[in-house]
Amino acid sequence: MFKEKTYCGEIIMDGQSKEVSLAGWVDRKRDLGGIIFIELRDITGIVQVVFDSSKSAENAKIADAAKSEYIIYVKGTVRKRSADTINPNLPTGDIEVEAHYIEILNKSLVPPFPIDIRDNISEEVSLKFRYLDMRRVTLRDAIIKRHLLMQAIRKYLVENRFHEIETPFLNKSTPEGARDFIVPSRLSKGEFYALPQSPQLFKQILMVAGFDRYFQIVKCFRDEDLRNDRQPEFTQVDMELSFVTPDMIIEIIEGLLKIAVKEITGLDAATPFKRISYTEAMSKYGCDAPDTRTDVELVECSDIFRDSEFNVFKSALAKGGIIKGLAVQDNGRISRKMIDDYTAHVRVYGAKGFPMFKYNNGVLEGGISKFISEKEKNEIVQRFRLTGQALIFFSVDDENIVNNTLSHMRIKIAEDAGLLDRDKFCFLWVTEFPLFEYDQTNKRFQSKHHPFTAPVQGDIEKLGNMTIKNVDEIKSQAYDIVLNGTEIGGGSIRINTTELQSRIFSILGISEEEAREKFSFLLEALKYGAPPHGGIALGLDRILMILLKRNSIRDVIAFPKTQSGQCLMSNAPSGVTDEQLKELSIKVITK
RNA sequence: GGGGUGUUAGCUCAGUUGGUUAGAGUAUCUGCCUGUCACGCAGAGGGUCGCGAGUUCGAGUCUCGUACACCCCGCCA
Repeated sequence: MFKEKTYCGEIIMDGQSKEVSLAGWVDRKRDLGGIIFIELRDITGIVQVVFDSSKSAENAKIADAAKSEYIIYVKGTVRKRSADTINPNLPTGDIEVEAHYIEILNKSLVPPFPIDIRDNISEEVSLKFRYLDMRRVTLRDAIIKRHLLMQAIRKYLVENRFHEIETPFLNKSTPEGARDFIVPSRLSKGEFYALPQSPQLFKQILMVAGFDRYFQIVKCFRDEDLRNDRQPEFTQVDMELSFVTPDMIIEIIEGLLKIAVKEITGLDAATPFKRISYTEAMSKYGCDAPDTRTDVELVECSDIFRDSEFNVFKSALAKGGIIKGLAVQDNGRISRKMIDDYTAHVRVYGAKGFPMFKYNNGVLEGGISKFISEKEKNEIVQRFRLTGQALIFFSVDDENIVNNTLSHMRIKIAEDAGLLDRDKFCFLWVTEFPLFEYDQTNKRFQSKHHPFTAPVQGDIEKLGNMTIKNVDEIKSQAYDIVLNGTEIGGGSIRINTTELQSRIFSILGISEEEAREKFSFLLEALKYGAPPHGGIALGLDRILMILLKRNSIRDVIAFPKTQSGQCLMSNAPSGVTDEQLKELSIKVITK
């Protein structure tokens, strides 16, 4: 019976009328008394089925009994609609199926929300009734696009001589990076596996094993607080290559992302993508993942206000702070009220205020302009190359707060000023990251990327005299790919000698003993002819979210979790039986 | 760990200064209807105003606590 079934959305009129059999969900029903129209839906789309009571009263009666979301099986004749009954809003709107058989295969409760329209439903309801929301076009399309993207990526990578190889989920907990999800071991009581934050070590081992190009589309797990672009489990397009340079990897990824953009949006992305150094990104944009959909940039102004009489500037500079600013030609779009809101908002970034003034045809006025000397005003006009009309905002504090504040505010302000193009996709490579950063809280150096990242060749000799002050100067061979201000991937050339790897561990405060305990297999493997290698991982969920212009990563995941890590459909996580705990030798200490 | 917003009918939402019996659209149910396509028309049912305290003659509305969802900071690459 199902063998000859065709798909609703794929019925076309090719020549004369033909017989079809269909099975699907009742999307909508229009009962006009003597004639009943059912819009039948399956994964491909919708087709109108007609039941004429004058031809079969019995079929019409069954059709009448079929309610929203009932599953029906229909046989009928495909025919052209008359010109005046064509529905231009439906892809199959020029044909319909005249039914001569109908069977109700299963009933449905009244759905808690309408399936047939795009009306918003609350996310809570969506997550609880995920199987119903996935019947709706919006989510269904995202899931189908995700599938298409994954297939396109596989095809591309296989064509580029990559092997797809799986790596274990049950693995060892490693220091550094995010908090691990841990899994108790029954066979080794009191011991735990950790779910991978990424397949990092295993893919490097695969390089030593001689698989010179590896990839995997794989789940990764990080037990950290969630955001709209962060889930506890997420999917990476993970890859690693031997005998490779950063330029080669960048070229391969540009090819891959070009295909992704084409597959999802139909647009052609221009390659090569722009590249900037980490240092330039921090200076111009205040963050390492800048959104380049707007030209608004941060401008260093500390030197201009070196002798400022304005107390706010003076005291901040005296404490070793910096002053950066940004100028926007807002064409009157930004109101006094919005500026007040900005001032309140910057507090979340740790800023104490958000000083500003206006530039109007040669005159600096309003805001803090009365505290600024003529000389300083002239320098501001020159530094920002002001013409016409503009608003100039400043942040003054220690460097981290200034960059944090302005990197966020430049986007908000540019958007409010109409200077951010929402329809653009702006890719950007960020390169030359520092190898380490100093962790003020724990008073130690840590890897900016991860401990297996290779330093730039010429900087290896500087490792010996690294201090908190010059830690920035030692660069790594790491690169991040950014799309519209979101990091969608990152990678590096790896260390491939035991000597250098051990040295990096020791700088990170990982003792020889600990290194042996955690990574002995890697250190050992590096001794057996480890090829030069490097790789990258792309965040599949984020790429989809941005290309599909969805607000959240959850909108491109079939079964996502809430911000508190709950699955509202299955109610995970949940307790386990005492028996299970006993088997694992685990005791739960209730808070 | 911290800040913000929200929670009213199955769903989406309105609800004024604290004041009579808490509304709308949609969905559902019943009846009518042979070319609809968000079909139409007539009627009906549907509420622990998230939960718990408090203030008050009186609380959907004010206060406090709490739960959940979302956004953000910290955290996370």
